[in-house]
Amino acid sequence: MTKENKTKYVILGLLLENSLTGYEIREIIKEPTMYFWHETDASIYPTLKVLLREGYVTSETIFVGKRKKEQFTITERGRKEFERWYASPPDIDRRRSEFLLKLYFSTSTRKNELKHHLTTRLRTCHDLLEAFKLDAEKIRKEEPHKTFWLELLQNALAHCELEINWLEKQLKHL
Amino acid sequence: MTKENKTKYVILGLLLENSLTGYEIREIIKEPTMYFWHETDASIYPTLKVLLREGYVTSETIFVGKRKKEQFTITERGRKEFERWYASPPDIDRRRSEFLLKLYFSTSTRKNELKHHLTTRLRTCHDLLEAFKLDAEKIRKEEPHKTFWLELLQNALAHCELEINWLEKQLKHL
DNA sequence: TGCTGCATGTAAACAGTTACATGATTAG
DNA sequence: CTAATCATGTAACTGTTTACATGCAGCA
Repeated sequence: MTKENKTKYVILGLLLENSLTGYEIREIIKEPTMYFWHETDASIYPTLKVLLREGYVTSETIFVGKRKKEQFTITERGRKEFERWYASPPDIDRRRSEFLLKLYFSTSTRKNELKHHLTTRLRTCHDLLEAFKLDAEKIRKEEPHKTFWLELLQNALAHCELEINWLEKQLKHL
Repeated sequence: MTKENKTKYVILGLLLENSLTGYEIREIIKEPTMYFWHETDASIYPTLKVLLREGYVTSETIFVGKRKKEQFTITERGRKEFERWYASPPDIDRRRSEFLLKLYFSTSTRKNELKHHLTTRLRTCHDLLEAFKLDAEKIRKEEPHKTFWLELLQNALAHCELEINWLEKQLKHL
């Protein structure tokens, strides 16, 4: 299996429906709906350049008011490449949760720290849950045809709730 | 935030209780209990060399029968470094699920491929569930004092079941 | 004799992160 | 006027992966 820059496919996928700027792509990836895909800001622009060079996208400079933007549009070649990727079997998730790793190494001698990690996590989980709910509302209003996105969010929400319950249970035991 | 080689801490953590060889560490990381931490084989040995150089571990050559092994033992310095890491706030999970990314880009025009991805995932989830169950049994028998590991596995199991239900629901809708 | 599992590694290539850099526009 | 947000990037570094490499032990 050769290495593939996966960032390419997120971008191509997002461009399927609309032409976008690098900044807009960054913002979309940051939204809660995209909870399963993390990307650092710095990777977007260079990847767009690569896609341009490979003929998967074209770009044009547009003006919105006085603001200058570089807008990218997917080409036929880009669409083909996206479909090729989509049909191929997805890579296994290479998960690395430092949080769970710490839990794995928890013992009675590290009880205080464990408690701290659990409560911190609980808080972030609650925040995440709220973010998911808000995002779901937004989709229901603005893009109600995206039913599958709602299913994905519903799934994320359920996992989140499960984790909250588990965390609360563990905290009670301490 | 400076980058930290996290592999170091998995190894140190595993060495807290027993002296181990590189091979043994590799095998432990592959077990289902460690589902939240992925590591490529090739990273173990070089990291052990680094830990040795930094004085976090010592090594000795042992013989089991005629077989030669290099066994690593954590030092006091190594234990301190582990505790420092343990107490520090865990990094946020940088998740990248190519599977969910494909789901995100699913539309009616890609229904067949979607179905294929869902059924494949369903199968791996079932396999995973079985692996978790077997592993839990093993821990109950061999290391019954590791109650927290069982809690972790219980959690993983619940998430797994949740995903299976979700996948089945989505498949029904197609 | 040949296969499987044990056991330990290296080198090159690539992906991803951090930190740095710049400047324009808009809302308060 | 000034802070926040929009907008686009680059360079250096480090982490991670792939592919390659070797050889012994035990068993059928």
